[in-house]
Amino acid sequence: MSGDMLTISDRIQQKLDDLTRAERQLALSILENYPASGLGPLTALAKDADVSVPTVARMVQKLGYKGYPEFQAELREELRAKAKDPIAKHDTWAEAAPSEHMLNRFTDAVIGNIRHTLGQIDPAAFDAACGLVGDPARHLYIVGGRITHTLAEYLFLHMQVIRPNLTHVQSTSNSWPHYLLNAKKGDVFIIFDVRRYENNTLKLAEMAHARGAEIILFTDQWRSPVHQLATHSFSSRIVVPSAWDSAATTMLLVETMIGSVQNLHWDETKARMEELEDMFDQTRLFRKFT
Amino acid sequence: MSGDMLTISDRIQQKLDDLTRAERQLALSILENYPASGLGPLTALAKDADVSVPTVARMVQKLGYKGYPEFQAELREELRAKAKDPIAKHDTWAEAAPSEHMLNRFTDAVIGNIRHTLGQIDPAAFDAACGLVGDPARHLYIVGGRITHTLAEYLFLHMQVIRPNLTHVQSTSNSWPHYLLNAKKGDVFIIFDVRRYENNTLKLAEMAHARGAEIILFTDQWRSPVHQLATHSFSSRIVVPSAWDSAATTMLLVETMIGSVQNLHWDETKARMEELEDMFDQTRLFRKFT
DNA sequence: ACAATTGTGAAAAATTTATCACAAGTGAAC
DNA sequence: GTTCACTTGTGATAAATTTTTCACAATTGT
Repeated sequence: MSGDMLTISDRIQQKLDDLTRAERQLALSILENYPASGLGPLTALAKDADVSVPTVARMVQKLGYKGYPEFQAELREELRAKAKDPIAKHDTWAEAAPSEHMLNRFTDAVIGNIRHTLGQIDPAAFDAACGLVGDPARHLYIVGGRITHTLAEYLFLHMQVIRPNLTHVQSTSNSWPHYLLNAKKGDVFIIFDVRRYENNTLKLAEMAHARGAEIILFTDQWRSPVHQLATHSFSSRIVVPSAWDSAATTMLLVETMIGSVQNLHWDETKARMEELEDMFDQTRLFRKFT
Repeated sequence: MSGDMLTISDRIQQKLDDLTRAERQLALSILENYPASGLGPLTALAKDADVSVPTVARMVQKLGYKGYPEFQAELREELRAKAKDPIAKHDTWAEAAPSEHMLNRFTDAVIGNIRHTLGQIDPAAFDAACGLVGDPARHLYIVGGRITHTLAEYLFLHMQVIRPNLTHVQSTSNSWPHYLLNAKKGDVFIIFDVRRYENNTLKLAEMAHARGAEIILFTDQWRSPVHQLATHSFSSRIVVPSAWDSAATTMLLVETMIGSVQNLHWDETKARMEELEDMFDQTRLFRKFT
């Protein structure tokens, strides 16, 4: 064998720390669609990664190759070896781990959940729900339970940037009745309720419903009793090889909703985002881009 | 796309009959270890197939390409495409919606993120990290930032059931220095930090590191500066068609970790879970299973 | 303000590709 | 056995492309 067991991908990741900003950007670009981009001409790679030609030349040498052609040669060798290798099992996600490894079993389950969930979703209902959520004239209440309040808050944090006039309610807190005092007809409640379904959440939903509010429910495949009150319900499959349920699929739906709603009033959202950025800059809460 | 669906491999096999002896010999050599050999220089390919250089040049044109570089470019494109969607392509996810619908675009992106992320994860590091997290002798601190504290809390809520001796710290709060007073050598910090990377989080990590604690970092593909202090880092790809990033992949990793750690001491975990169930029953917080 | 990083534009060096003319080889037909 | 049409390799060369390197300016973080 000409080389060691390390793939170039491994080697790049190992060296990632020793690389400078532009070089890292280049490295990630190589990994992004590996190994195709590294097999083209140097200039194309540079343009692809949005770095200059010398940067590529410099990094390749930093990685220990005499020049770009040598680097490419090893990439090809690797590709050749991989194709030859009978263990080209493409059904595992973490290729370095056996398929029985938790990483692969879990990922399998989650992908399956996503497939199943998306297959059953009604796009029209989803769009309608996004329309409700994006309407700034309606006050938006986001409600989560013991575990799901984390998802609720995730949604809340993003919605806060997209639109005004919203509240995060934790149904397990005993202060939620106060919020409902202000709820009025036409307001929107996004409610998260997965097993085990919470009594408080149901009561809250009933009162919201009684006041004429629209309810959008995120639940699991067995559907929280809240769904009878809901204008739109979205059920995720949540089974994983664990004693607990998976929130990953629900998270996907939530993020999709964020993405959709943001598009409804993109101009305003953009303005709000920029304003937020400015404020962050002033508080120096975040690091400058390195 | 301008090109047809045929791979170069297909195209070669189709034309195999129209080719002359030397050309066929060349063609078979290309297919022999495909596509690696076609990606090297023309001369190498000629030598490999034991034909002359003009033969290669002639055949490439016979196949319909303007020249060898064009042939190579298509090979690379093919490789790129193949790496991109080993699983997708067949069906849209939300079948009732067009593939341009946000539901499908978003899901595509997240599935791609998962695949990419899992492909780069080191299972040994993951197992080692789970070992640290599952060790009840070490105090466990879970740290999140402005957005990521939701993930942190999700992890915290589950870990709370699995093991004692843990704390949820929000790095954006200004009370976190108090927690660090108690941190000692061997303790474990699980830190979430994705862009934009937060100064507070970095400071916290530095102090934890100075006290000899082990740091496990969940970050994005650009990697928070905290990773230099971390014992184990796990980077998720987080790009989605939205103005924000996706936490879904990180969520998957977190849940997998929960699943793995729970297995390490399943007996105790089970006992704790049952105890928790009892307490919930007494508080009548949840609905009885219907 | 300083040091390190990075891009620019350009030019030189190296490699690769494309062609050419011609000789050698092949096999089928007569 | 000879001829003929066709294929292939050789060696050389021109053209094109790619790689490498340079000095210097712009940028960035400290």
